[in-house]
Amino acid sequence: MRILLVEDEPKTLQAIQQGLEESHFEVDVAYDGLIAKRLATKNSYSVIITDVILPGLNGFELIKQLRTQGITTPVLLLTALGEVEDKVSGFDAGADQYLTKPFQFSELLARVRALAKRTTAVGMTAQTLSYAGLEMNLDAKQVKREGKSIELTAREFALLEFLIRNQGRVLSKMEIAEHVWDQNFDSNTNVVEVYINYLRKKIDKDFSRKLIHTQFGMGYVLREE
Amino acid sequence: MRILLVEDEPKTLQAIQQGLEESHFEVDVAYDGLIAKRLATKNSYSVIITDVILPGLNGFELIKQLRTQGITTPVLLLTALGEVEDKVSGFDAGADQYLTKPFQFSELLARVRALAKRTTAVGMTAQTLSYAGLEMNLDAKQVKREGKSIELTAREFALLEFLIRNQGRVLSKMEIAEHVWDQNFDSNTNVVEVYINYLRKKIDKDFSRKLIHTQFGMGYVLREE
DNA sequence: AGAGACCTTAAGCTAATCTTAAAAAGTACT
DNA sequence: AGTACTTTTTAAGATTAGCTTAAGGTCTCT
Repeated sequence: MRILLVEDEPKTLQAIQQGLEESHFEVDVAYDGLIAKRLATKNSYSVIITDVILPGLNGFELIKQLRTQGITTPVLLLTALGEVEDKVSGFDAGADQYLTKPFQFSELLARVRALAKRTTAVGMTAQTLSYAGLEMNLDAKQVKREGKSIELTAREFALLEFLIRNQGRVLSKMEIAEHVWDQNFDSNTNVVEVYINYLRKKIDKDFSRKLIHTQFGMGYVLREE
Repeated sequence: MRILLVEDEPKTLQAIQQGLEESHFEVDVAYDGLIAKRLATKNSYSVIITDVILPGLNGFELIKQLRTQGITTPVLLLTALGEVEDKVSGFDAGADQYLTKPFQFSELLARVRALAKRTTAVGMTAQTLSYAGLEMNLDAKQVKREGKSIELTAREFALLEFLIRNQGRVLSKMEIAEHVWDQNFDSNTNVVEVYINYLRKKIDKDFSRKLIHTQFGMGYVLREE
């Protein structure tokens, strides 16, 4: 049972992490919203626990961005006293549970267990994405098109995953670079183009019905036409 | 999601702008009330964030004048400590939310999101614009008229988006040039005319009911007649 | 009718994208 | 640690889309 814990206050972070590990959870930690987002996008967690106030990207933003990427991992949001009015926007963003600081650790544990249960009950059905005959198994990191299996490198896989999660949406090179590569991105590079090219060779070349399309001056889309 | 940020203190302005842009908002800035008013009149924003103390036209005045022009864009007013008694007159003027400096950026972001949601809830679905049988999907970057799909280049798309967002308003060539092209714009060119022409060919040519109209000596409008 | 505003076209130019190859970085195995 | 291999990144040339300009024609207003 793997948990992502996001908190910028070192003492709090340490305390919660230790408590969870003692209860036999595997815990990954992040002290900043952007790192959290990268982790949550790459790995699959049973539960994400996050503070609201964070550097980089706050808790609300984090949840929202994950949700738009199709990541449905249950989120437990930690709020400080006095941030209560923001609950509404938090639920809007897609949070599942709230816990107001300060709290008893046992209370946190109870909620985490409840949320984790939901995951195994509903979600654990082999993490896979698919679109137009294209299938991605996120656990096995395997890709198939029309049943024919395709070997991708890690980067290629990440890029395709981003495309498939945003099927039909035109993604600018900047957006792609920020998601598949890093945040602070040097714009004087053509990695994205090169990798789009790699993916095309592996995914579209042998099929008449192309899925990856260039929208000149705008970006790239995954779609049938 | 476009935001107008009005603040005369350069450092504060810069900080907020950057934060918002990192959260994927498009941000226009103004350092003075009169410029703000012009921008808010010309463009359609999801939210306006404005300081109270401003050169030219203060925050209250700004809101009031916009409201009398029928502009209902939600406004988040930034007040310094000690200006609290002014809240009353602020709400009177038509402000929607207050934030007292200093504040956590995340708090600002939460309120902006809440206000922005109101906009999209009432009007357009944010990723879709439509007018008189014309539909623009801003995510897929696709355009249809009466169900028939139309291919536009990036520039054409931006121009049409500007027109549709200002449906019924006559837009001068200067206004169009500044928004769809660049700020510091060479006025000795006819790009706008050329692109209006391109759009007409793609959008109006095959339909008897024209949408793009020339207002001689004034500019162009998108409207049915 | 004349002047200025606007429309239309096409050619040259700019900039975005594709493609390839090679350098650099990372991994695995001995 | 060294070697062989894979993957990622960088760089450069070729290609193509689309932007801009300019020039001549048409329309609108007085």
